Amino acid sequence: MEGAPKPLRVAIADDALLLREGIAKVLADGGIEVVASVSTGAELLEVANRGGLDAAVLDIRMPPSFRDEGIVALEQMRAGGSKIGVLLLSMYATPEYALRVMGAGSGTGYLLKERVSEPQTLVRAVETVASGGSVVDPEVVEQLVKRTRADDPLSRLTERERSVLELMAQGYSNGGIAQSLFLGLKTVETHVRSILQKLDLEESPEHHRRVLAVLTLLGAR
Amino acid sequence: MEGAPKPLRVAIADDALLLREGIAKVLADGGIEVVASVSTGAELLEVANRGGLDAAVLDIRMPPSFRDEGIVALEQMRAGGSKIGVLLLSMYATPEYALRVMGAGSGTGYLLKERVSEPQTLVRAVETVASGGSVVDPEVVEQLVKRTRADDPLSRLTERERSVLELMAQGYSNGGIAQSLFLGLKTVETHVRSILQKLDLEESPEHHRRVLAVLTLLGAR
DNA sequence: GCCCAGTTCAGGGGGTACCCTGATGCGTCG
DNA sequence: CGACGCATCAGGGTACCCCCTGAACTGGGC
Repeated sequence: MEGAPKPLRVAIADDALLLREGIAKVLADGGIEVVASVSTGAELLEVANRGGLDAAVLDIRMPPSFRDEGIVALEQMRAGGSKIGVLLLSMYATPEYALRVMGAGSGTGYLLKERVSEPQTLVRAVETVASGGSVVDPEVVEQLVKRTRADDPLSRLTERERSVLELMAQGYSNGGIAQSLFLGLKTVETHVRSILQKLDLEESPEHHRRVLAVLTLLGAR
Repeated sequence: MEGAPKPLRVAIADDALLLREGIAKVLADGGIEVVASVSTGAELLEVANRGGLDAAVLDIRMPPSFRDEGIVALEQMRAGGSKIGVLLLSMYATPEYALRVMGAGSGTGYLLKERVSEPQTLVRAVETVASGGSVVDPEVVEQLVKRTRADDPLSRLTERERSVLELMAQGYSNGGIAQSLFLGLKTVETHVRSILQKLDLEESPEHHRRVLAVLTLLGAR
């Protein structure tokens, strides 16, 4: 395909040694030069500040926070004016994170580790972000599309209904909700009925199902 | 350290290309010969049946089940009389899986991927299982110890009560549980009351609390 | 044999969730 | 102003959950 006169220069950041090595191997085989391999976002920032990089591949979960360290590093790089390609790797399709990554502008990508079954998947993603393009895992896109639709029933709830739902999800009984919101029991029942009508639509064999449904609904957000 | 007259011959099984490559690299650097690298448990069994292996390193989550495929492969190998070392890799400290792995006898190991921050961690683990030893991630051990203590209230439940609890956690109503287990409603109620007494002890203002408690209890497992 | 734990049920009572109809006041929009 | 949505409650009803007492049968251990 290419004679590759100028191989891309890429840095890797991942706290898991096994993945660092794996990424390095796949990129190297794909004609990409791995110039650095570190285990934290802070170290990556140092490397990036020295310049000479075309792109960076980094895990989202890294020390010390083990939450969104990778995205934080991305945002700091962008804040510092760096425009190199940044490919975020994650274990799961987390729409919130994907949106944050996309919000950082072009030249960024969000890819699921498990999605990388072919070397070219990763190599091409790196090449894409390095040239200013965007990469989003198809599964994440699907989740996002589903999300905007699934958000519909929730946005159909009124202000009051949402506050009631919130307390429901926290395990409050109708009576407890009534006390918390200074309402009559019957009023809460009315709201609950309205909420269930708007969210459930069908089937409601057991009571527990309701709680479960609400919990999974809120838990998935 | 070693002149390594006879390098260990190892096979790798992991559906994630990046990890396969990473494991291979680390093992190779550690003086271990990687003779096969496959992506499913079934493929690993084929390789193992051909013989000549000292050990196998495999992910627990693999196609097609994406659940305990790695452990299934281990159990099938043991059932077939194979005694080679088997090192299971997992993302999380799941005591259930760890116990299943340990139950397969010596020469097995359960290691967290993220725990591998040093190459020697993985290399030594492979050498240990290849020589018939056992490896268990320290974090998993900690979980197990905590479990046996936390298991107290759960282990105090009788067989029947546990089966009822399981259905409770799945959202079944008392009536549904009665139908599922071919019991009378009153019998189920008796079991439920017994379960709640043993687990709750105190406080039970609202019904939802119960479900939540059970869910978090089982969800934390 | 007796006792105990486990499993299986019954009767009765209190409480909560859920559903339906209906009513009142309060803003908004055409 | 009238229609509409929203929030606020009431009354009446069904179903289910939970608790208590009590009882019958079983199997194992002393």
